[in-house]
Order: sequence, then C-alpha cells, then structure tokens
Amino acid sequence: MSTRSSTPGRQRGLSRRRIVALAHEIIAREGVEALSMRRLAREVGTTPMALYHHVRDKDELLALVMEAVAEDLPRPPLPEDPRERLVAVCELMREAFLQHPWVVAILARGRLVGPSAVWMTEEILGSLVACGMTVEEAFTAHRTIWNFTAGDVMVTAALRTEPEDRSPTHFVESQVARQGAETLPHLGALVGRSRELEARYTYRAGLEQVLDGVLPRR
Amino acid sequence: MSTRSSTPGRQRGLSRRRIVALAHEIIAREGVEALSMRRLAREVGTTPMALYHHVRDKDELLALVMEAVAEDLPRPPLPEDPRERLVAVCELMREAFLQHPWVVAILARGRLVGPSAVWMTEEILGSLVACGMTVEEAFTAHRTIWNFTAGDVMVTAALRTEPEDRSPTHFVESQVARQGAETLPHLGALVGRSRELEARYTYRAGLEQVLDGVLPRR
DNA sequence: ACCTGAACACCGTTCAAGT
DNA sequence: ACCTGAACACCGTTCAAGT
Repeated sequence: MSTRSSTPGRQRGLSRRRIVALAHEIIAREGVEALSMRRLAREVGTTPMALYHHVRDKDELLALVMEAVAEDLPRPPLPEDPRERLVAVCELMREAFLQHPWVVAILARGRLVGPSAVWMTEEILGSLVACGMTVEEAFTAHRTIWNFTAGDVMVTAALRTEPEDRSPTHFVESQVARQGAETLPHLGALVGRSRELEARYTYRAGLEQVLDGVLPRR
Repeated sequence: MSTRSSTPGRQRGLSRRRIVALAHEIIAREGVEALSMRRLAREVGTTPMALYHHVRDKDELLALVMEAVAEDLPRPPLPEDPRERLVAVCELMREAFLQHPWVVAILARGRLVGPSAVWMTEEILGSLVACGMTVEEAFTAHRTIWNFTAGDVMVTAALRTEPEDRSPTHFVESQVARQGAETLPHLGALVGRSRELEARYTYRAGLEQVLDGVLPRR
C-alpha cells in the first residue's frame, strides 16, 4: 500500500486512489446522482478528461468506489451457533447497504459484488451448511435470503429519503379514502395504524421468519 | 373514455393520453433510460416545452406511465384456498414487474404504488387473514413477502439484461479463482455448478419457503 | 505518460413571448 | 389555453493536440 512515499507530503498529482476517494466523498455527502465526471474533475482541480487517464469510464469508477467501501467494512467476531451466525452476517450486510444505499442501485444494474465482500457470501453459505444443508441447498437458500435483504434495503432506503413529502397522508389512508373501505376491507381495517405498524417492522424479525421457512426443521 | 371523438380521426393535438402512451412505448421498446423529455417531444412532433403544459415534470410523467401500466394488468380469477390465492397473486405481481422492470427502480426511489395496483395489496392481506392471521400480523407478513418479491425482481431483471458480458466466468468461479478455495471452501464447492443452480432457482419455490416461515403453523 | 481544449451529442427546466 | 425559441446550467465521452 505505502511502498514509495515514506514522506507524509501531499501527493499533488492525480491518481486512482485520490480520484476514487474523492468520488466516494461526494457520493457519501450528496448521493450517487451528485457524482459526475465533470463535477469530480472540478473538485479535484483538473479537466474532466484527465480522469479518463486513470479510470476507463464512470461505470468503472463506481465499481472502484464500491470496492473501496467493501474494503472498509467491519468484520467483527461472529457467534458460534450457525443460525445466530447467519443472522449476524445478514444484519452486518444490511447495515452496510443501508449506510451506502446507492450500492443497491448499482448492484441492481447487474454489477457483481466485489472481492472484498465475498467473505459474507462464504459465511452465509457456511452457516447454512452448518445448519444441516447441502451446498446446493445452501446456494438456493442464499438466493432467497439475498432477495429478502435486497428488497428490505430498497424499501427501507426509500422510506428514509422520502419522509412522506409527496403523500402527507400515508399510502393506506389515501388509497382507502380514494377507493372506499368496501372494496378494500383489509386495508380499511389498517387505517390510522399503518404508520405505526410500519415503524415497528424490523429486518431482524422478518429474517427470522424467512429462516424458519428456509432452514431444515430441527 | 371515448366521450367526444366518435370519429376514428387521429387526434392531432397534444394530450396527456397521447404523451403518456408514447412515453410508455419508448420505455417498453428501449428502457427508462431512453426516455427523455426532448426525445419524447421530437417523437411526438413538438418542442420539449409543449409537454410541460400537460405534465408537471418528468417525475409526474413516469408516475402516469406506471399508472397506465397498472390499469392494463390482467386480473384473472384466483384460487379459493387462501395460500394458493396468495401464491397466485404474488406470481402475478412478480410477472407484472418483470414485464416492466423499470417500475422497480421508480418504486425504489420512494414512489408509492398507484390506485390501479392496490387490489393486489388488498388481496394479499385478505389471503393472509384467511390463513389465520390478524390484520396487524398480515401487514407485517405483507412487508416480508414484498421485500422478497422486490429483491427477486431486482436480481432476476439484472441477470436478464446482463448476460455475463462483463464476467465471462461466473461470479463464483472468478472469485474462487482470485482468492483460492482455502479461504472460500463453500463457494469453492460450487465451482462449475453455480450457473446451473442459479438457472434452477424459481421465485415460486423461494416464495413457498418464505410462506412456510411467515404463515401460522397448520 | 499524463494532461488540455474544443467539440459532439445530449439532458431537465425556466422564462418571456407569441397566437 | 396552448405552444415556441432562446437560454441556463448541466451531462459522458471522443479526438487531436500539447508537454
């Protein structure tokens, strides 16, 4: 990592590291949509085209930022019990995504998770096998757990950034008001409580239920 | 719907309907990222600004297209048995999203599902209650099912649009090749079979497992 | 090898003006 | 009421040229 610069002197020229670090900073402060090659160039003090000498295109830059984020992820000791370990890794994974919600959008566009994050996949597969599954079953179970987690992150991130500013009354209430409680009896029964119930929902509880369905019966 | 134009003569002027229909067409043919106000104006034969007389902004236009899609959704008769009904609605929902994968990205940005699609939510809640849950439990279970479904659509859509063109060897294979089978024993055990296993995964099977965990024990 | 300048082909949206 | 033209403040990227 620090092979040639023993002096703490600021590295003035461009470099992949500096570009990726600043890109990360912009994204962290203002979201992915705020990152543009031109803006990044301005902030780093060059022309847009200088950047293209260090990264192939914007897509590669985003992948590099993702990888940098994954490298900094904490890797605390995990519980011995396989199911507890499973839950712990999944919660770490969800936490990581919620701290960097833009990653989900990139993953959704077909990117694959980078080398620095595979240990999570390995850990999940390992825990599933330790719960009594074959590797093949574990592969399938992993996909189900990942689907659930990705969806939860998507929904939770959306709820956080959009504090009802376009629907002052909540979804349930406005739909029931529009269509009447006769056609929507069950939604109707939730009027007034949906917000509270939604706030009470936890990833952990949902995950436990998913695991109840996925893991072999004890 | 057809109140004033009994003649089949083409409606020449602009109108919300025409704008929304053409926007939908562009998205269907080339994806959301192909839709721009300027492109739409060109194709409809006006200036970009003429559009703003019929829709507030691009966001509203997208919401209108979403609503138009929801209106055209099939609503076939559903099974009597509550669990079967649940599965049927969820599969309809998933099918609908896979046919219009761009909707997921918009929903992810905080948009709420429009009036023409609420019947699905109502049907899911109703089936859950018919399975023996309270409305409150049904609300929570709905969120878990929705998380799973949204995630599955995201992953499936990504796999379809990106037929490995940036990773000729599959994820598992390339990661194991890079990091070695000692650090990734379980991923290592899947080398050569991941592609096939992935192709074998079905939403239906995953959903059944999720339901096993979510529904009250029979 | 690394960087610059000008250009190409785009964006969403505002604002003042026309009929 | 409905539409136009010009403008503002942006994009990602290519290409030829400079040091």
